[in-house]
Amino acid sequence: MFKIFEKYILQTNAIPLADLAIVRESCIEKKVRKGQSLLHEGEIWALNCFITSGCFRLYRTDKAGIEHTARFAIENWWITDLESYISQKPSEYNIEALSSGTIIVWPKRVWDDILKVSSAMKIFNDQLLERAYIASQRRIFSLISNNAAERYFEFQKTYPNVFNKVPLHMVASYLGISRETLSRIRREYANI
Amino acid sequence: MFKIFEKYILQTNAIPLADLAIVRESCIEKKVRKGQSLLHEGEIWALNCFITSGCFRLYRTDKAGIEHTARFAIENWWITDLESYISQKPSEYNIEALSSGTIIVWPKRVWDDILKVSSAMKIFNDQLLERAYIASQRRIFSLISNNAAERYFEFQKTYPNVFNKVPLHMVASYLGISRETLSRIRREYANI
DNA sequence: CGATTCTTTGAAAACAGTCAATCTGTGTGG
DNA sequence: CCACACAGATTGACTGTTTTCAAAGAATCG
Repeated sequence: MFKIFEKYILQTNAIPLADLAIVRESCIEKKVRKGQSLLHEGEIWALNCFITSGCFRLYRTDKAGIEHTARFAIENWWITDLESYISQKPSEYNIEALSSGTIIVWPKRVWDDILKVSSAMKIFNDQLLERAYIASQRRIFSLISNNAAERYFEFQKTYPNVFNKVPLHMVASYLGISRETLSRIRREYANI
Repeated sequence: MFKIFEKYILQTNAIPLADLAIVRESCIEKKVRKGQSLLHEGEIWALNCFITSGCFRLYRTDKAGIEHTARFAIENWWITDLESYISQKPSEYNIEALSSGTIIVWPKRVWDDILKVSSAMKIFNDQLLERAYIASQRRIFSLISNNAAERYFEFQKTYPNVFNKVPLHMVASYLGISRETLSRIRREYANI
């Protein structure tokens, strides 16, 4: 499983072999079953979690008890609640496995040490946050400027690999619309 | 003006005096008039820009020519298009001054050098990005889970100092609703 | 004061949500 | 292998919300 991570990170970043060895030695490989919860709201999230296979989602429950999907994550991506991770305060989010899969995790303390020791890993980590921030800016723009149908097709186009792995009612909750509305959008454009 | 920045940064970060001297010596203080544009879409953004007074907004124009406000910024905050800054590609955003004001800027190259030389400034810069990311996550949750009225009152409560400095039609464009809808929300709740 | 920008209003149309019911596919236990 | 349960997806009817367009009132500024 670490091979997948190695391939992933070496694609974009030159990590010295010595650094990579540290990263490998301190990682923990895990299997998860479909439906399994990695994080439950109220818990403190203290992991760096890289997905080598499977599909996950980060979601939050509002006052009315309705679930809202913050984001999805599949292989070669990370799943985290950065707010709880950084502040080390109880999370408002949940992370659940939408399918069985495999993950690699590093406890926060271990990861912090890695970033101190390896400047290459620190650079990689910084870039990760930058990209995540830019992606969230794009999503905000989409949410304030596009209607439901436009957001749906944009999501489908931007994340095709995610799209065909997650149930539609979760896509709806990600887009900020009801599952019925999404269903009607699909019907309306079905024969185009 | 640099005094304002100094006070701001020393409130939360312990920056060695020597580092602070470098930051001061390399900064450029500027005055801006109301309506002045700092960034026009198509240009490459290569500045770090700290606001010592005044009010600014970052906005983007959609295909239909409608402006959508990405965010506002007032004194003691930064205004930037991080995407263009990082990628050094033409920006899709505009930055304009909503009032006259004063800013401190550092060219990207200069700022990069500061971060290389000063670990304290690097830590500060990292924290800035983390906070910006967390804020955008909160905004996304608000956009997908709250209706227009809830978003309006949340904005008013979260950013009171911004709220009373910007015109309502820009608030509407920040919330992703039409100015007429915002006007009606205000009327509906006016006497509560 | 006049021009401009900002805000509000009304009426109609478009859009999205809710509720209840039905349909579809998947998988499990008898 | 079938029947059944279950989760997911769709549909219809209705309600509620938001946009659009056109117009008119405020407020602000030179």
